[in-house]
Amino acid sequence: MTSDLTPARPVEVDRSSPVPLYYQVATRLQELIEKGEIGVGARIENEVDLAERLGVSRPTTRRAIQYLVERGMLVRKRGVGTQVVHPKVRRPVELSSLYDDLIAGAKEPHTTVLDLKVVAADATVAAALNLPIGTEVTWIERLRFAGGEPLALMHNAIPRDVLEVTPADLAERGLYELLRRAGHVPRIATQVIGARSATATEARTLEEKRGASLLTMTRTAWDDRGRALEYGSHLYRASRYSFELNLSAG
Amino acid sequence: MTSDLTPARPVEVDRSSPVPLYYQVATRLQELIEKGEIGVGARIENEVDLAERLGVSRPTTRRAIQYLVERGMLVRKRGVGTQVVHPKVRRPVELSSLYDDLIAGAKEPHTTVLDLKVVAADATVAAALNLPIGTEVTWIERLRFAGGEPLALMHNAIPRDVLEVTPADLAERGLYELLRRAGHVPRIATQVIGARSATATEARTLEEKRGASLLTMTRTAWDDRGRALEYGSHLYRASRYSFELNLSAG
DNA sequence: GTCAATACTTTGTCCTGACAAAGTCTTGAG
DNA sequence: CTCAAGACTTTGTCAGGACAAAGTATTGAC
Repeated sequence: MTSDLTPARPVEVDRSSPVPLYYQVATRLQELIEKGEIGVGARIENEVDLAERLGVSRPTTRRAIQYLVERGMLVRKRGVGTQVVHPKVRRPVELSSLYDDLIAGAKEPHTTVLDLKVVAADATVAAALNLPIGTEVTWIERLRFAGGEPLALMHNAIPRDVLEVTPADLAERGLYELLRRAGHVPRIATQVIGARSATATEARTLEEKRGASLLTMTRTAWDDRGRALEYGSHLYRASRYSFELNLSAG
Repeated sequence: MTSDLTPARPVEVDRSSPVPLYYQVATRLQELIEKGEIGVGARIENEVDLAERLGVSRPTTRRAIQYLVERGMLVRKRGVGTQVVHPKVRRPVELSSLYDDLIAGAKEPHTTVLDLKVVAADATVAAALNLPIGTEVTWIERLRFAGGEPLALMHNAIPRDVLEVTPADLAERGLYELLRRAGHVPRIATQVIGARSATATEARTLEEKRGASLLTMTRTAWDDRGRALEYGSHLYRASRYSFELNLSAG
């Protein structure tokens, strides 16, 4: 019961590759785990043996294992060993763009731009973007459809010096893709999810009954240096939409 | 312009302490940053110099810096250096227990147990907890107050072999604390947030008008080995509550 | 003055070696 | 048989050195 791992062909590393060794090892291990060649709960070889067998140093092996531990695939216990974690427990989507995509992906989504203009930031927008009130921002109003039905009414504000948006761009690409192409990489976002009843106008736009429950989501996205890139205030039909999150405890 | 960091007193390490050196260094750096002694955007000393000045090896220094990079306080760029990130961009709450606490903390929260019984899992609960239908689970119904007003109506299901809950325990400690004390450490949770209108009964319990918008949140928490620890189905008054999230892009 | 080649700085990767700490298993006393 | 002491296994921490790769700044040719 010393080791449960004896792969058919030995894991090998390619020293001439520009891919870091630790990453090669990690990828290899990940494949073995995902293919089920190392059963869930099984212990993998200890660091020292594994390093020797692969012909790399222990720190390199360690780093590879660490990488998978951080991704939630492995668990280490001192004096015990390293075990494969149950797939259910695997790792959180960290969020990237919009949750819509999860659902909408299967429902032929599309988006129409209702409005696009340059306006002076009001108090709410200015506070969210950390700008002086009255700063010019691009204001976008979009209606997102999925499966032929309206799904969400989306409002965005973007500082003009961050990005100049044209309707044509928006029709083609998502807002986040446009940001990235302009060299603005969103690093973190703060998001607030709430709910309220639809007004008559909102209900009409979203094809809901007046007073229907809507999910509200406001978000501000920031780049590396703490610069606000985008503020969004969105309304989702609660009857058609929900947010799904995976959270990991430190 | 080689270094912008010249702390008043040199950072020191205590080699007799059981606290790992890298962690001591990381903590020290974090303090300096949080106190603002290293301005936002400023570069910190390079690894080699820092290591020498502290009398530790470069790998140790590196690990300390890496730790802060992972927590979002620092950004590294090869050939450039390591910079302090804007505080706005700081760290994602990883989730631990309930978001309530953020808001409720200031509003003298308390919780009353409405019901606590052992029942057979129905299809929904069984599916969520990955158990056979009919398995006995503890079913808990609680009403959470903040500022003297009802805030949330909470339902939880817990497999009996995970935890035996008594009303007295629940009155004293949170559900998550009880789980932890029983040796069950929640590792990740999958959560779905939605909205709907209150039924007459729900409205009465939560002191809302009938048809008022409610936030719904269902969650299943899992431990290391993929074992489901808890299923929760909660209703929040949208007029009093919202979920705040910080998300980080990979 | 402009632009490309070069030197320099700083982080990234990798190695060998050593000891410490936390579990687990074995052994032996009672 | 029970239980504690000790041996063993495995991960955790740390050192010191070497070279590679990616930016930045400088220098020099034109």
